[in-house]
Amino acid sequence: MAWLYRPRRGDAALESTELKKAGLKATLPRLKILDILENSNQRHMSAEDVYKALLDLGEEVGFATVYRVLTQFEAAGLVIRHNFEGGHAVFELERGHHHDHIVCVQCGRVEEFYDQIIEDRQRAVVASKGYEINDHALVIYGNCTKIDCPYRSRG
Amino acid sequence: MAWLYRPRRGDAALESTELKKAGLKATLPRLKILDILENSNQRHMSAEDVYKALLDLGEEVGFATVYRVLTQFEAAGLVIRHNFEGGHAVFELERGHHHDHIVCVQCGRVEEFYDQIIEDRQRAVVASKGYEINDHALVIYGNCTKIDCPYRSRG
DNA sequence: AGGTTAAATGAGAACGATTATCATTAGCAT
DNA sequence: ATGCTAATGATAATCGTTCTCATTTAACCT
Repeated sequence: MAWLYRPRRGDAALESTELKKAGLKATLPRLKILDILENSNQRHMSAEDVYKALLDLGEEVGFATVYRVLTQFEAAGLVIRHNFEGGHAVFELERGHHHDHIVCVQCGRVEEFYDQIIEDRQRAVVASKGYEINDHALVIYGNCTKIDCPYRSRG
Repeated sequence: MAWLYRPRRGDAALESTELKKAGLKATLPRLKILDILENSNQRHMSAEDVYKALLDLGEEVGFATVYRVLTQFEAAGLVIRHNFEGGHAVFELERGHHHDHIVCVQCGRVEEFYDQIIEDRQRAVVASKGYEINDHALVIYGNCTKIDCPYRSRG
């Protein structure tokens, strides 16, 4: 999966504070991973994406650590984990704006959307079934028609 | 995961025809698996669920075959595969009635629903993003409040 | 700054779900 | 019945992810 990571002067102090607030020690792997999540132009990154970004920065961080840190970030509310169709989880920085996702089941492309009518009905349906709504609540699966989707010629 | 399979006089001839129509030889594993999917009181079965049902019927069918057959059934349009949160895929007989799903992210419980307003908005959103809608399009994740959900006491 | 301690890391083993390999078996058209 | 091809079963391999445990490090206290 191609992606681009553009290093930027990291707000090391800010990020350190952000980690402390979350109750996490400001270790090098955690600072780097937070920095990558904040500066990547990919909104949804898999553990492997993050790992590769670390390699590209010349950081020697183990795969296990990447998973651990991402899981901790999730527990701390810094990121949201999505298990979209396709086997591997992707992580997204929690930015406070609720939105839902549409995922291409063929190429994995993800887009975000917000629709107030769906939000309202969604809440009604969930309540009527005896469920409590989840923050990352709704996923629509479809086939994208992007020119570079490898499976475009379907249905 | 508890489940119950109640054997019923299988419509062997019907099922055989059904397979032939799908372009699949009417082999014993395929007939049995189709029978299980049609007669289980679980609408969404994992490969393991199906495998266990076969064992309970006294059939010696390998795990690999279960996966292969389910994948073929999916390709043939006989079943729909869902990759809900939680790691393992579940399969549902294609019954022709479109519906969406709400999944408890804690215990994995699945319910089906249909809401015309959501259907309409969904179509509009998907089209506006340049996607083509998928049959099994929409999943809402939440926390169920069922008494037997092992994680019920969650904010 | 230096020492202490509990927490975090890294390497690799382990894991669970799924897929691939390949020799053997079984549908099904003749 | 026979033969051809596809399907099966046992098992190894793979993939994403988590666990284990010996080593390192951040944070706190002088």
